[in-house]
Amino acid sequence: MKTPKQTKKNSIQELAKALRLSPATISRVLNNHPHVHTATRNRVMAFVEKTGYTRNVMASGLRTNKTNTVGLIVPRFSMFVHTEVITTVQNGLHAHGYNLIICQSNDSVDIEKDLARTLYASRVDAVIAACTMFTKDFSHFDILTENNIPVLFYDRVPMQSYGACIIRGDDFRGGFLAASHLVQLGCKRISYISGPLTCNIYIDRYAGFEKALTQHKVPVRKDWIFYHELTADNARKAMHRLFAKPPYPDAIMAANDVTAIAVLEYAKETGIPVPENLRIVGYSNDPRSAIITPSITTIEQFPRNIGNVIVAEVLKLLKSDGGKSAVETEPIIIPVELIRRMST
Amino acid sequence: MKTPKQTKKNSIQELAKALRLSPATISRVLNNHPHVHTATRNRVMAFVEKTGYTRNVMASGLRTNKTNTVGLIVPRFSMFVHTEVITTVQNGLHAHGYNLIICQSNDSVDIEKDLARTLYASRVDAVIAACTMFTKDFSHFDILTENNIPVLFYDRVPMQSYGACIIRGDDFRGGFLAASHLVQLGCKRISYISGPLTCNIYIDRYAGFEKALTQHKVPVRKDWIFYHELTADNARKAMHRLFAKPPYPDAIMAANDVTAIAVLEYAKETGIPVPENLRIVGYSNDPRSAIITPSITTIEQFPRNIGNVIVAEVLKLLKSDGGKSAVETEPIIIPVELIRRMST
DNA sequence: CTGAAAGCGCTAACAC
DNA sequence: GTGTTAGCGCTTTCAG
Repeated sequence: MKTPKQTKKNSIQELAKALRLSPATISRVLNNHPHVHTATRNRVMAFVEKTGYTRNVMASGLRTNKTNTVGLIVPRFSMFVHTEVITTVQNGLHAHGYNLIICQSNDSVDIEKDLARTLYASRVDAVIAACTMFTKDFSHFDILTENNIPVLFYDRVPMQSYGACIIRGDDFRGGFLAASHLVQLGCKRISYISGPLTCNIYIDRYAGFEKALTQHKVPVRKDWIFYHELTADNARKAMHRLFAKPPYPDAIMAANDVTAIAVLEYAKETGIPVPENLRIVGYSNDPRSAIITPSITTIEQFPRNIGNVIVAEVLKLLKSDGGKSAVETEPIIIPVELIRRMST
Repeated sequence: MKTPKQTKKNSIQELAKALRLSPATISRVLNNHPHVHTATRNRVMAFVEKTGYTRNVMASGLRTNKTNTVGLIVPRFSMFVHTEVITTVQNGLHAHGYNLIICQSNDSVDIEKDLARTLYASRVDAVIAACTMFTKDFSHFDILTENNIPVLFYDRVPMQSYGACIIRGDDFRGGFLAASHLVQLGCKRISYISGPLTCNIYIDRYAGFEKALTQHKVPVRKDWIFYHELTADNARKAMHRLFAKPPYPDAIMAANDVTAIAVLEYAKETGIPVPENLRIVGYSNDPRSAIITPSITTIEQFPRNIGNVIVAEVLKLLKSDGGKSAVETEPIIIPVELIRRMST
């Protein structure tokens, strides 16, 4: 590349010197301040273009106390819903000139604490967080809110209200829809594989499940309800116990699709006909649930919607500069939908 | 939370004043400089702990010219390989105290250009990039290398050598393995659905495919080779053309699993028995390829390995502070493996 | 071992 | 319209 010599230092001072202007003027041009002569503006712009000068955002951030950067904490990138949300949020924020620092807690509360601190150290302008499955105490986010950095929770969120914007799926309704569907199909012996009840989403989905069953006078058997991390492994163990001896369940509701898929595979391996003898419903509409045979009935959470709402809200908070008062106190609930497939 | 008053300004000066020390000393403690009295060090640490002081990395970054932040550009988060790589890289770098700014180009060269510039503006310490399918000219990364920010490419990388570390899968071998497998199964009429040949990975996979066929004297029919973005839609169109009139292919090799899945679904819908009349092989070992019925033979790229190598290399570059000379000139090639499944 | 002082690159009053 | 000046919060010589 024939870059001819190139001014060593890439600073506003250099531009100023070269153009025989003051740094202030350059800065004004760069920030589209009004009171600048069009001629000078053009001259500066041309030179900026030519030299490829790029503003040092650390310096300007230090001065203005803004970084144009947003932090995002998720349990894991690879969870379908989060992948989608991140995708949407990153595109949305980029379009508005914001960078995104994405972090994953790996569902570890300690890492989450660390991340909240690190993001504060970076003085991000806002933080978006989907918490750990186990986060009950949210005080590690205080350092952000106390320093006027707005925090926005989604998916796995604080249950008691917290001075932060909250966006979540309608998990109660999701659980209710899924369970009602099974009941309406005539299932009487419904097992539910839930995540740990430390987490709002599992609490709500369970509540929906219970409501549907009791409402239709279908018994809720405690020993058919499991609470554990929703891994394929745990799912298989649960299945093993359920099918150790009769009576067997006639339906399994799973609090996520990974579990539902593992359940289905177990059923296929052990020769339990699905949906004839066992109906299965999952949660999240992971693409795999559509592709497996038989395809799995599930709850669509519309992660792109969640992402778009997050973007809208975070921009609102960012605009309102300081943002304390602008916080939506009411959680924003994103509707869900049942997608019926072959497994029921 | 009972935060009692809390010093308004969270700065080293405040600590200094409160502790009747100079900012310099505080800074030394924070940076583990040797020549500090243990007593003072402890006093400072205790106070830091108590007040929850957190260093402003913009200020220190401005001073030291380091941000402890690495930028990452991928085409899309949601592509399986990238999701895995990002996961590994983020965890790996976090463990070493680095933040990661993750960006997606959406396979747009313009966005990619923009991102390179933005990352430079953030003065990240290094950039990791998997390029757009269409990136032929890589000069938009020059701004980074010229300013001594090491750039490390992976997956989709510059073809002519570029002053940057390169890490990629063994795409030639992947293509070769997949095609050889089909040949060995006796397939004679093999169609190949490739991505555009602007991109190293597709060039190499194609070369592997061609080598395997010619080596075994299986004809390479130009009209059975497709070059287009590897979407499900395009795959279906290709299938439609292939099966418009005989002779029909007896195998389809796809340059990614999304395509292979779409091909399989098309076959299922139109009643072409797989693998009896049509064998299918994909690329990437997307989880869906394992779950669909029949499961799809594919090439495992070991994205976690790729991620780990990236982390190792990037840390090496970061250590060597300036990093120009430490650049691996030879590309690092990550081996691939054929995973045989039911579709062949 | 600790302090004083300069400055990283930028912006925002305040002058003119 | 433009320049001067004073920091943002931190690190780093250089003195002591």
